[in-house]
Amino acid sequence: MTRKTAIHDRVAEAILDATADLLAEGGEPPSMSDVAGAAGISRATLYRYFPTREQLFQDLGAIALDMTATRLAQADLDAVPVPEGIARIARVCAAVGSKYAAVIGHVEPTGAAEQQIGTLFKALLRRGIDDGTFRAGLSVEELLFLLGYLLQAAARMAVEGGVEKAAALVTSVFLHGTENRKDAPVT
Amino acid sequence: MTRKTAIHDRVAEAILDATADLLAEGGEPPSMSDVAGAAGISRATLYRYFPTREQLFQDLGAIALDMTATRLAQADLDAVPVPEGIARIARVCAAVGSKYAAVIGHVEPTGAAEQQIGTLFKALLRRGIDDGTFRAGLSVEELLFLLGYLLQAAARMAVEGGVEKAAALVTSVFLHGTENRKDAPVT
Amino acid sequence: MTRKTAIHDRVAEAILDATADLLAEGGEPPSMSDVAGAAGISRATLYRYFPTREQLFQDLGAIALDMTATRLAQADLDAVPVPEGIARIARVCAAVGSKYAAVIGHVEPTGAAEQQIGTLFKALLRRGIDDGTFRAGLSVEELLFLLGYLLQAAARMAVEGGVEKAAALVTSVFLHGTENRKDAPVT
Amino acid sequence: MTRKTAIHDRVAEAILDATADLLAEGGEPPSMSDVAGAAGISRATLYRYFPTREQLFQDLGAIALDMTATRLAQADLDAVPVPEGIARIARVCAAVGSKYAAVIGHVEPTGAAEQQIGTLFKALLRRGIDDGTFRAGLSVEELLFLLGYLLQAAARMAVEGGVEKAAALVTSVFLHGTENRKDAPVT
DNA sequence: GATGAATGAGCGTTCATTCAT
DNA sequence: AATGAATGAACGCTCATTCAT
Repeated sequence: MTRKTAIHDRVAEAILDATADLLAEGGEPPSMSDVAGAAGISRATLYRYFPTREQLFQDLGAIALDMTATRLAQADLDAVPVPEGIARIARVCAAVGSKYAAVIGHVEPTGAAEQQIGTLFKALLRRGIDDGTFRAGLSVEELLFLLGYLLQAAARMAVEGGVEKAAALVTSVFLHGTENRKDAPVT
Repeated sequence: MTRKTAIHDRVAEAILDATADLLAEGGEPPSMSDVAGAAGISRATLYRYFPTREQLFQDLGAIALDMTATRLAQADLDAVPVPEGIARIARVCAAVGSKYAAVIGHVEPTGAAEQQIGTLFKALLRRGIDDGTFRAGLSVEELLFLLGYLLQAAARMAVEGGVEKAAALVTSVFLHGTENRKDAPVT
Repeated sequence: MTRKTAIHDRVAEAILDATADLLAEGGEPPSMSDVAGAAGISRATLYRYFPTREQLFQDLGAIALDMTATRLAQADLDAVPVPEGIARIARVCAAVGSKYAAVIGHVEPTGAAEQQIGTLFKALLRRGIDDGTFRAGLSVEELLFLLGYLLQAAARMAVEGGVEKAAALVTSVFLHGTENRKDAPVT
Repeated sequence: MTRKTAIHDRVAEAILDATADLLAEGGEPPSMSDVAGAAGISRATLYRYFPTREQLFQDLGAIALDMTATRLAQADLDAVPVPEGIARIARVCAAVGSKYAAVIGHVEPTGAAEQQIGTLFKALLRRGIDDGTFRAGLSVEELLFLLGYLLQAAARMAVEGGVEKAAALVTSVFLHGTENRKDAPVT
């Protein structure tokens, strides 16, 4: 059984890769025929692996999220100061996002990885609130919201400008933009 | 001709309204059939007004952009300090965006208003760079990119949290995040 | 409306004609693509007229039955002696059947025409029983059954041997085979 | 080899039995999946035994024909008067046909048994023509044609009405319908 | 030899777009 | 100018048949 499963997974992976490539080419999202052709299989077989176009794209998104979740889990966010944690998050998202930039936006946040990532983020942001990294008056939800959009910016920016630069810029803006200071607020 | 044009515009507006309503309902974007049905006309007639599905959605987006461009033009951005300019931009985008939240993301930035808005933004950002509002090392493009994503965040946030609050938050984060300071940068 | 209906019927008829031709060519029954191609329309349009392959073939069969029913109704079966009635039936079935030979057997006897024809046949056969045309001991059902198979034979035979000859042969065999005689029965 | 052949035949027989059962259930003819399932084997294995759907049905029909041919060969048709020969044929066909009623009509007359039966029939009919059993003007082909359809009628009739009755009726009609007489022909 | 997976063809459907009236 | 009908492309599915293991 292990053998079969391995083969199945290999084929599924190849299909997802082909799909990601086609999506990356830009333009209209590929048809199932296109995907089957690019993956070197027949349309019928494609449907054996992904019974629905939607499934295919969702699974593709789930891969990006899984990869992100995995890398974030390895990033030891709990063991470093909040600013460093944010920086690591930005780097991971910029790196993964630059590969799956075309995929993002086709994904519905229903998967398990999404939950996991959200939990990680919230924990870090809460710690930042508690330790005074972020200024008072900002809720976890607001910070999460802003961070999410800025990470999207980082992902997209990384495609052209490079992962490190994009991550650094977004980290800097987010931290400075939300930090705790004695200055009077701008607004 | 004036009469005809008036009628034409009236119908077109009705179609766009119907489309906006359908989009606001959430779920999948409506089909041309749906739109025609909601507008009380036949599919073929719908195509007289909007020769392409893409056109329809672009035009719908263009309305939001036009409205935004108009309000921004009235905001006298050139006459106020850069921070105040950013604040006004955020308020306008939050206000308009909260109404057309469902529309955003279906729009491709090809229209004339897009150009106009881009020009306004770039002018303000350039002024901010020149007068030291923003810290050195940030290009107009980078600022524009970040501002764009944060304004999207503001628009979405304004749907639930209110326009003023969303605009204030985003303004504050953007300005603090990019401001020129003597402190050592976080990264 | 009359215009539209006329056009619709015209197209439907053309489709049915094309289908009959393709069926007559023998071999495998044609695919919907084949039918559409032969009728000079697109597959999508074909489905507008006949929502199902089965519908198409059933309707085709119904035409043969309708034609048969119509001609039988004009044959004044009630006004002639039973043997002449049988002869007329045989001629009609041989004539219609020779055109729609390929269709027969694809038809399910659900239509109204089927009922009508059955009623006509039964009336004639009952009259033949009552007036002594058929020998005692034969029920209407048995006669109807035998006549049915012999008429199928006539239809098929008429394709190659000609309508008149086939009809005459079958008429003769049926009447002699079932007639009332003083001779001892063969069995 | 004998062992293997025996096993092979056993499986093939089981498949054919299952197919006959499914056909007898009425409705649409079973798919290869249905047959494989009913026979307790996989689709691929089914194809080892019957490389084609058509083969399967033909072989199934061939069984009925083989049985018919065998019984007819045992019927000593050459040794009895023509009318008795026809009677025996009718009984055999009604008996076999009542069991394989569902099969008939799916069979294409290509097999060897078909030839054999045809030869037997033609010999008997020719003898009947020569000895004056049948009236002049009827060719062997015409008689064979009519007899064929009447035997189908007998097979179908025997399912509900019983073999003897069906055979007797068909025999009587065929012989009276084609016999040589001094009477003026009906037509 | 038996099996699961792959294939190609066709079915029935939706939908954006075009055409004839 | 407005409409119903037609079109082509794709989707999701079934099934007979073939292939690799």
